[in-house]
Amino acid sequence: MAADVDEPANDTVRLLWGPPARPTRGPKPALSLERIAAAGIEVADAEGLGSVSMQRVAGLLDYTKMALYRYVPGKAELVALMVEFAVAGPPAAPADGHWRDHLTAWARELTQAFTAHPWLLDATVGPRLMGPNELAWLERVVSALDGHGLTGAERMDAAVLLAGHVRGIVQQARAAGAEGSPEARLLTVLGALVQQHAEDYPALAAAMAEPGGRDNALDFGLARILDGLAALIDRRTARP
Amino acid sequence: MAADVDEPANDTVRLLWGPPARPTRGPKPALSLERIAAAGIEVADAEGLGSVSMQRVAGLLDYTKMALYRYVPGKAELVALMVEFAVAGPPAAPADGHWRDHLTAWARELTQAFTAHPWLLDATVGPRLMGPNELAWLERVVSALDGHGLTGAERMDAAVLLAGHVRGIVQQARAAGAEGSPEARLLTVLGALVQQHAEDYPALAAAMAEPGGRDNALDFGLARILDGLAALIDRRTARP
DNA sequence: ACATTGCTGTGTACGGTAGACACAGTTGAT
DNA sequence: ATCAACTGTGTCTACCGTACACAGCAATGT
Repeated sequence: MAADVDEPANDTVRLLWGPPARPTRGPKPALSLERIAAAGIEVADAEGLGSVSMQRVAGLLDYTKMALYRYVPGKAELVALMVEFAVAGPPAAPADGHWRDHLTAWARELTQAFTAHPWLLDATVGPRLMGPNELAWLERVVSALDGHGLTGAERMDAAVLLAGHVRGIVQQARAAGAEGSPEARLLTVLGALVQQHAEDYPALAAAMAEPGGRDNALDFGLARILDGLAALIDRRTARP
Repeated sequence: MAADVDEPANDTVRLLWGPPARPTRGPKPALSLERIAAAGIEVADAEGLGSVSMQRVAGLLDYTKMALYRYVPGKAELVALMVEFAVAGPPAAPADGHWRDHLTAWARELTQAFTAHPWLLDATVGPRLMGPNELAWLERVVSALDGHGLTGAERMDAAVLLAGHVRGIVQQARAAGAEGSPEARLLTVLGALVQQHAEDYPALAAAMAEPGGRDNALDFGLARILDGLAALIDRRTARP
C-alpha cells in the first residue's frame, strides 16, 4: 500500500536509487555519472558550490555543457549526485562497544566528511531526497541506539540532534576560516564590533574577552548531548 | 589595538552597523533600506530565497533594479539586510528565572523566527558578518548562562550547540513540509525507499515503522542538551 | 541670483547562468 | 542494408548581477 517509488517519475530517485540501466542501442556514452560527479566535486572543493556550473563541469571533462544533459536531467540532480558521492558511505561501524563510543566515532567521522567538502552545507539545506550513502549514515546512528529503551521516534530525533550539531560545528569552523583567510578577517571585525558595542552585548564581550579559547566546540556539544542521552537511557532502563 | 572597524572598507559592516548617514546634497532618496529589505523578505517568504532577484525586489517597489544599487552595494548585502531585519531582535529576556527556562524560551522563540522565514536557513550558511539583531540573540543565550561556573568559551559553545539544534529542527520541519505539499511527497518516497531496501537499513526501517510519532524533535533535543548542560553545571557548582 | 557639485533614478550593455531544441553522426537490432 | 535509438554539438531564449554613462533635481558656495 506504500506509494510506488518509481511512479512519481522523480528524476532524482532514479538517478540516486535506480539501477545502472544500460539498454544500449546507439553509441556508447563516453562519460559516466561517477566522472561527472567527481568533476563537480573537484570544482566545489576548490572554489565552492557557487562556482559549479554546467559549463565549468563540462569544461573540466572537455565536453560541452549540453553533453551533461544526456546524463543528468538538470543542475539540481547533478548537485544531488555530488552530495551522494562526496558523503560516501560511513566507515564501517565497530561490531561491539558502548553506544556512546559508537556515537562519538560517528560524529567525528561525519564532521570529517563535512570538513573535507564544506559545500555540503550549502548543498544540503532545503528539502531534498537522500541517497543510499546518506541514508547509511542515518542508519548507523539509529542502529547504535537500538535496544536502550528509546522509541523509534526518539532514536530518529537523537539522530537529527547529532547531525544538527555536526552541521553547526562545521559551519562555525568554516565561518572562522584558516589563519589569515578572509573569513578569519570577518571574525576579527566581528570581535571588534562586539568590543565597540560592549554596552549592548556585555555577556558576549565578557565571554569573548576571556582567554584560553581552544577549539573544543565539537567535543563540548557532543559531551552535553551524550550526557543528556545517557540520563534518558538510564531512566528508561532503570524502571522498564 | 583592536582592528579598526571602519578600516576594511567592508560594505556590509557599514550597512549593518553604520549610522543612518544622511549627508544630503541631491534629491532625497525615495526608497529606504527598510523598504527594500521588506520587499526582499516578502519575495523570499512567498517563493523562497531563490526567487529573490534585483528585478523582483525592484519591481515590487515599482523601481528599476539599478535604483537598488544606490542603496545596496550588491545582492549579498541585500540578503544580509534581509536577514538582519527578518531575524529582528530577540524578545526581551525575562528578568529572573532559572537558566533552563531562559534557554528553553530562547530556543522556542528562535525556532519561531526561523519557521516564519525558512529561507533564513539558506541565507545564513556560509561565512558572513552578523548584524546587531542577530548578535542580540547570541547575547541573550550567553547571558543566560552567566554565573554558573562555565568558562567564556563554554558559554559560546553552548550557544552554538543550541543554535545548531534549532537550525536542524527547522530544516527538518521544512523538509517535511505541509500536508500534501511536494516536500511531504518527498518524505513519502523516502519512506517507501527505506521499506523497499529494509535489508540495508534495518534499524531505520524499524524506527520508522514504529507508530506514535508526534513531532517532538525540538523538545526532545532541547531536553537532552539542557540535561547535559545541567549535569556540567552541577559538577562545576558542587566543587568550586 | 546663480553656477557648481553631489546625489537620484534610468537605460543600455556585457558576460554569465540554466536549459529547450534541432541536427549530424554512430551504433546495435532487424 | 535498413532502421531506430542514442550521443554529443551548436544555436537560441530568458534571466541573472552589475558596470557605466546620462539626465534631472536639490542644496551649497559665491
